[in-house]
Amino acid sequence: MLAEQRRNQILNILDEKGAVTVNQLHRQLKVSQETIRRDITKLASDNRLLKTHGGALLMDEVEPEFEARLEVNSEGKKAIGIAAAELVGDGTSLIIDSGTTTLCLAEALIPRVSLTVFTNDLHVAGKLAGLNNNRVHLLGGEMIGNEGATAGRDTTTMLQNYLTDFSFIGASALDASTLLTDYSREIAELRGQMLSQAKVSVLLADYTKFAKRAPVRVNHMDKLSYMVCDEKPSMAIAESIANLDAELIIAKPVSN
Amino acid sequence: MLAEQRRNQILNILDEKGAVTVNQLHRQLKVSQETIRRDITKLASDNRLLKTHGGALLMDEVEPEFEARLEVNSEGKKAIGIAAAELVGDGTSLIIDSGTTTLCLAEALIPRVSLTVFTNDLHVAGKLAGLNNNRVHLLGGEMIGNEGATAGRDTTTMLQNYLTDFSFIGASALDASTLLTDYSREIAELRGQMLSQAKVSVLLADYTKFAKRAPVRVNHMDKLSYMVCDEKPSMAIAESIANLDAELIIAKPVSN
DNA sequence: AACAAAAAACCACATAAAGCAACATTAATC
DNA sequence: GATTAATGTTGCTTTATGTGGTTTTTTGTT
Repeated sequence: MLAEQRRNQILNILDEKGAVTVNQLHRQLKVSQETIRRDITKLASDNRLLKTHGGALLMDEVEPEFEARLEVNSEGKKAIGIAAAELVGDGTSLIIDSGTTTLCLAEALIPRVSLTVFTNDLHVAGKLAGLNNNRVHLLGGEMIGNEGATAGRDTTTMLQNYLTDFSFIGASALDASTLLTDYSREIAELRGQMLSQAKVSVLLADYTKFAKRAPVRVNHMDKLSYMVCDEKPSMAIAESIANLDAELIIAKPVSN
Repeated sequence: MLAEQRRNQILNILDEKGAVTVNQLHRQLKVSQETIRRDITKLASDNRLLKTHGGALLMDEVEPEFEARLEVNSEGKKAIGIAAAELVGDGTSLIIDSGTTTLCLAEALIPRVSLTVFTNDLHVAGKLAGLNNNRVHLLGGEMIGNEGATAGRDTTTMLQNYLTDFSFIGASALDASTLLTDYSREIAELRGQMLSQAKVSVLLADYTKFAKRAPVRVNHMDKLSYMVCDEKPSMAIAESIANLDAELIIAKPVSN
C-alpha cells in the first residue's frame, strides 16, 4: 500500500471514530508503530488532525488564527504578563498595546482596582472593562485584519490626548541593532507613540521574537524603562537594552 | 482511551450537567481520582472549565448580562437585522450603533462585500472585520459598563470625521411624543450624531422598546429615513414616524 | 471560636506506555 | 548500480497513570 493511501485511510478511520490510537492503527494497517507515528506527525503538521499522546483526534473547528497564536509559547507569555503586572499599582493609568502577550498582562491585571486603561486591543478592553471600578478607553481606528485590534491615523490621533503612568507594548521582532521592528507602518507608529506617552514604558517580548527583524522600525525606543521577557536574550540584545537605560526583567515561569 | 479524548469527555459531561465531582468522573471514566484531578487541573489552566474543591464547574459564559439580553426577543431582532440588511448594497459605507439588534444586522451583513463600517460596538466590529474586503473602523472612547461598546466625547469626536451612506441606530425606548430616548447622555448624543452623519438613517427597534421613555432625548430625529421593527407599532407611534417623513418597515419573522 | 472527623487535594515515587532519535534495512527511482 | 525515500529496529527519554502517605479544606459539633 502506498504511504499516501495509508494516510488517507488514517483520516477515514479517524472520521468514523473521532479518535484513534497508534496501536489500533498499527494492528489494523500492518505497519510499525513508528510509521504510524510518522504519519500522524505529518498529518498534524498539515493540520489534518490533532496529534496527541497515544494517538490522534479529529480537529474541532476553532478559529485557528487567533487561538493558535495564543498557544505559541503561552507559558512564557503568561509569565511575562504576571511579572509586568507587578510593576502596576492600583489606581494607575496604563496604555496597553494589542497582542497575545499584552492580553496575558491584562489577565494578570484583573485583581487591580481603579485602573485607567487605554488600549487598541478589543480583547484587552473586554477583559478589563466593567471590572473593579476600572475605566477603559478603547483607541478607535481601523480594524487590522483578524487581530481584534485597531491601528492607523485615528488611533494615534486619539492616543495623543492621553498621558499615562505606564505603557506596555508588544513586539513583533527584536534584534540588537535595529531594536524593535514591525510588519506595518501603522503598528510601528502606534507603538512608537505609546512609548512616548507614558512616564514608564515597558516592552513585553517573549523569546520567540528575539533576533528577528521586520521592515518598519519603531521609534522612541529611548523612552523605554523596562523590558520583560521569559528567557535571557542574547548578549547583544541585552547590551542594546542596557544602552537605552532600560532594565531587563526575566519572568520566572509560572508553575501550574 | 486517549487522555485527550477523556478530557474532551469531561468537558462534554460538564456541559450537560453544569458541574461534576472528581468521584463521579472517577467512576464513570474508570481512571483514578488522581488522574481526574490532573485532567481538571490541565483543563482549568487552559481556561476550559473552573476548578473547584471536589470537582469542576462550567465557566460562566462571557458576561451573562449580555448573553441574557441577547435572548430577549431574539427572533424579532434577527428578523429586523435581515430586513435592514436588504437596504444595504455591496461597497457602501455604514455607521452601525451598538446593541443586540444592530448585532443581528451585522450578522445579516456578512454576505456583503467591500463595506466600510464605522461602529462603536466591539461585537459588531469583530463580526465584520477581516471579511470580504470590508474596512471596519472602531469608534474609540470609553467602554460603557459591560456592553462591549464605547461612548463619550472621544466617540462623537471621531465620528464627526465620517459621512456615510447609511446609519443604523438602535433604540432604548421609543414613544410617540418624545420619540427616541436613552438612559445616558453619552449614548443619546452619539445616536443623535449618527443620525446626522449619514445620507440615509435607519432606526432598528423591536417591539419591546415601544411605548417606553428614558430620561435623555435623542436629537436629529428629523434625519430619519426608515424605521425597521418586528411588529406593527401603535397608531400614535406610526403617526409620529410618518410625520418625520420616515418609512416604516415591518420585518417578517424568519422561519427556522 | 475551637476542635475533630471526613473528604479532598497534594506530593513523591514507581511503573508501564509512548515518544524520540539514530541507525539498519528495504523498496523505489533514476 | 547508486541514490533517495520509506519503513523497521533498538536503546534511551519522556509522559501518563496509579499508589500510598501527608497536608489542606470542608463540615459538623461543641
